[in-house]
Formats: sequence, structure tokens, C-alpha cells
Amino acid sequence: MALITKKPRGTEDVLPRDSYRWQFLEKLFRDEARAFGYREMRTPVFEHTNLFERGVGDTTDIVQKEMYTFLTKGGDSITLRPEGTAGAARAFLEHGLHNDPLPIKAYYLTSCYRYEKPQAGRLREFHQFGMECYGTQDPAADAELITAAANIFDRLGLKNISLEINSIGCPTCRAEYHKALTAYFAQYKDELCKDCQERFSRNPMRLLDCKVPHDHEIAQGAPTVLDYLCDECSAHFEGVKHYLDANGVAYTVNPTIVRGLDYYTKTVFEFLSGDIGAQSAVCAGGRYDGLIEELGGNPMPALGFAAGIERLLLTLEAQGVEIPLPASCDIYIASMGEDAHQKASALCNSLRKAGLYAEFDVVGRGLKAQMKYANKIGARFSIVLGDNEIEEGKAKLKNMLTGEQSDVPLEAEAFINAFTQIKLNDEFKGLEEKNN
RNA sequence: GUGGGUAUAGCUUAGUUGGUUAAAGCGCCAGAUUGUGGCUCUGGAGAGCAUGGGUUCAACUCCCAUUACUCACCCCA
Repeated sequence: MALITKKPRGTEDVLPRDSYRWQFLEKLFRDEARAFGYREMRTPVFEHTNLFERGVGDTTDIVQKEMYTFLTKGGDSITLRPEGTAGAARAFLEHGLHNDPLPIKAYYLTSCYRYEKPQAGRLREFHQFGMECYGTQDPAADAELITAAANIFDRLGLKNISLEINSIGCPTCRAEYHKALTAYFAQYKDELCKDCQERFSRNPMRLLDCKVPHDHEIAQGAPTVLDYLCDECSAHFEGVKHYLDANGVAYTVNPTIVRGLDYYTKTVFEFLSGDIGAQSAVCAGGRYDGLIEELGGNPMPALGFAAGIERLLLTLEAQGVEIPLPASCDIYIASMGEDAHQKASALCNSLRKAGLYAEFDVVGRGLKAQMKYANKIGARFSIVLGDNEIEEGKAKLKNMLTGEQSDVPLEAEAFINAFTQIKLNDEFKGLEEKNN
């Protein structure tokens, strides 16, 4: 096959036969968001580059080596969003949402772009569902947000999703901790692996979760953040845990959780799936009290999370969670002869206007092939239209499951009435059988 | 950016120690006495074996390179 080009690396097509899985997830997200008072927010796919440099942090890998950045014809530097929080925060500021009753709760479902090397659960174009909450520093809010995510995984029927939480403190206590950490690792600096040598200067907290055995051993003896939290941060973290307990959300405290984006403060958390390979974080987030100020606004506490839709889909598949199939064709109208074809077309249109999913032959197939097709698309009912039926003004409606047939009139309105009646009876019977 | 694996029809694969027109299942299309699907049967379309070199009388089978896909590291949803 001489295709002029293939899809760019790290992108995925969602085919017609699979889109219902996405739609199922999206609906569940929206429903859950609504239950927690979150409303949808949509922001541009691209933003001015400096938004991400400031918001995400210009020392992060995302900004340093993963952004899709380009110059416009006008000479502006534009970047495809690598994540959702910065754009949401920008919109929050730009539209003065802090004047609305607090807290402001917003969610988004968007694509994100990162120039990375693809692997299992990692794409260059991927999709996130995220929730952002502005204007509260109460630990109840942290727990509420985490609970929303937990509820989603619960409703999806996912097993083995573990929640790990940590607090990385405020800038004040984190500075203290960094000092202690640096002092500790300085003793072993020459023994650390090459990556860790780098981390030592860039982000010492990263030294904690190195996978190299020797480094890991050294890290075991390192001071933990939780011992360095100031009174306020410590009390806040305790509060979060209590509210999670109250909500019945299970978690483990993991003091080595570090987030890769600069804006996080205090609470950080990850939901991990053991079924999808090395990229196991299916959802992650935390508090970012400094972000709004960093972007030029008045100080405003905030928190949020993002869940990777592709990763969730992978987890669902790995665990064999069944996603309900979309409703299939209500009725297929087979026809033979020019008059009947036209009648089928018109009847179909009336049915569609009435909200039904109806099909007829638009390929020019023979009757038998039409019936086969009706079967393949899972039509629940079918009728055959020929000269006889047109003449008599009625046809046989066939239940494709049971093979039962009954007469129905061909006049549109009467047909729809008769059909909906039969369809309802059929559904009722189905329910009864299910219950017995 | 670094490292490992893979590359045969739309999909899943077979292809023996290199040897004639590359095989199967699924899917697709069409038939199996006249106007009715699912099961079965028959037939058909569809790849020239990722690409480019090389070795050989002969390569899908061996060698090299490239590309793509994939997994892992870094990092992250």
C-alpha cells in the first residue's frame, strides 16, 4: 500500500468502532465532576510560550525538552499545551474569576502535547481529564478533590488502583528540607549514579526514588520531608488524611513522591495502576498555592489533578472491564425495486426524525445481502419492502433476535406508533427475563 | 537523547537446514432454484514478504544499513 504518509509518531487514531469507549469515560468524568460542583472549562490548545515557562517551571523537563514550540508568522512564540493547569490558571486570571463565589471549580477534557519518546502509556499527543479548584486552603478541599478522583476509578470498576499521598511542604519548610537532603547526599556524592549526580544539583528530591540499587540503599537513610514540615503544613497534611479517612478513601503515605512540575506545594498524590507497564501513574495532582501569584495574580491557593485518559483506557482493557456497547440499529428497512427503495428512504427519514436509529440500503445490494448487513450491524428489527407491501400498505416487522414477525402499517406516523409499541414490549420482555 | 525487541494480506499468524506461480484462520465481496439475516458449504478480491544494498546459480528465509513500530531508561498523565 502506497500511503503518502502515516500518522506522526506518538499519536493515535480513535476509530469508529472504538470511540464509544472514550465517550463512556468522558460521560463518567462529566457526571462525576457535576456531582462535585465542577463545570467545564475550555482553553486554547496553544498558548504563549512564556505561560508554560513560568507556570510549569523553566527548569522542568517538560519545558526544557518536551514542548512543541514554534514561531507564528507574526513572530510570536507559541507552544502546544503540554498540560492543562497553566492554561486554566491563565484563563482564571484573565477573566477575573476570583470575583466569583469561591471556590471556583473547573474541569477540562483536553489533548496535551509533549515531544517525548513514546512507550507503553506514553504518547506525544495524549488526553487528560483534569479538575482544578481555586480559592481554598482548607484540607477538606484537598481531600474532596482526591475523593472525586477515587470515586471515578471506583465507578469505572477498576481494581488495584492505589493512592499514594505526600506533602512536600510550603516554600519555607521545603527549603529547610532541601538543605538537609543536600547535606545528607553530599556525603555520598561520589557513589551516586550518573543520573543522580545530575539530580543532586537540579532537584535533590529526585534522588529519593532512584532505581539503581546502591542509590536506593543510600536513599533509605535520607531524611524524610514529613519530618521537616512546618506546623502549618504538618497540620494541613494531617487534616487531609483525616478527611480522606472520613470519606473512606484508602491511601498510603509515600514520602518519596515528588512532582515534576514546579508549581506544587503541600499535598501531592498519585493514583497508580499496576497493569499498564512502567508508566503507572494514571492520575496525579496536588496543591499549587503559588501558581496564581507566579502568573501575576494576587495570591490565591489552588489545587487540582490530571488523569491520563489513554492510561485509564489501557487499565480498563488490561483488567477486562467491560464498557457497555452503544445502542445498535433499531430497525433496518430492506427493499427491492425502485418504488420500494424510495419508500424505504422516506420511511427511514421519518423514523430518524422521531429519534430512532434506522438504516436502509444505500449500496445497491440484493435483498439477501441487505439482510446479512442488517444482521452484522446488529439491527433489532427489520422489514422487507417490495411491490406487494407498497400495494397493501403494510409490511412484516421482524424481530431479528427471535424471528417473530408482525404486521405494521407503512404510513409513517402509524408505522412509528406501531414500531415503538413493539419495541417497548420487546424491551419489557427482555427486562422480565433478566429479572427471572 | 540512550539501550533492547520486532517488521509476511484489513487483523492474527504459518512459511521446514535459502530451491518452482508465498499459506491459513478471521474479516470483506459474491453465490448455494424463484422476495428475508444468523449455522454450513462454494467461489472471489486482497500481500510479493518494511525499504535499500550485499552474499548466492537461487533469499521471505543469511549479512549490512535505513525506516517504522514496540518496550525500557530519563521524565511524566
